[in-house]
Amino acid sequence: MDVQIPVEEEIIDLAEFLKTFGDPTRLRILFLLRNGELGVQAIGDALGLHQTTVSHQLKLLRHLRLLRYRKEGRGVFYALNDSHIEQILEIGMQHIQEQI
Amino acid sequence: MDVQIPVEEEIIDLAEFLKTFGDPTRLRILFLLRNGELGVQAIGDALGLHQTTVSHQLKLLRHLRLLRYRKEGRGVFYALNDSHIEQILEIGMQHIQEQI
DNA sequence: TTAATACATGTATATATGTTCATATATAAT
DNA sequence: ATTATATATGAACATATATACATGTATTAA
Repeated sequence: MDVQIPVEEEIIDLAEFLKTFGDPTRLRILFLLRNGELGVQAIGDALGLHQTTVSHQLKLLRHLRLLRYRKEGRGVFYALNDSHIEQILEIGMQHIQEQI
Repeated sequence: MDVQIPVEEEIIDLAEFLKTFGDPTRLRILFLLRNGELGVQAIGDALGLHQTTVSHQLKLLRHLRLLRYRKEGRGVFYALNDSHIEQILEIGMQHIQEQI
């Protein structure tokens, strides 16, 4: 009994979701946010990135639901959206550390 | 006590590894191989891909250790390398299926 | 209202990536 | 040795992507 390959649309969505983990800047943002929510400026300062670079990446990360956000005053605070995100980071780290 | 962000080299390696999951063709190959090892031709036939397309992607997948391979006669058989691969596919599917 | 702060968006550009065509290599069959 | 089969590799091209600059929007302060 064969395991099914997801249908085209699911494959596309899954690729789009997982692709998001494939960039060093976005990974740094995700790892940083494991310590809790942060504003855009704070993320840029912590990682040495331009504000626009951060905003563009945050837009992607929230559209693909890796992050959620909360507006307060004139600030916007971003946080990891669910446990899937940390799970993938964790498994990925395990994989790259298993060099022979 | 803050969780550490991995060092630059680890971030780069992790991004390179996870980026590999971010393409529909490669995802199809990975899902297909959940049923067991297959040769290059068989993969192309099953997914309707050119032999060269498959070979190029397999090269990537094996270099980043998502797949291992085994030569037998004039064939080369590819298989999922370890459980991390299926775990990431599984978590990713959970994520995209959790639409509100 | 005006200025300041925080964030988002549009556009341009350099670089990366996926696929295809042409061709190479390796093993097996005749 | 020649031919056939299975896979790999190199190069070219079209498309996608990350970043930076310029600018827009929203909220708060003066």
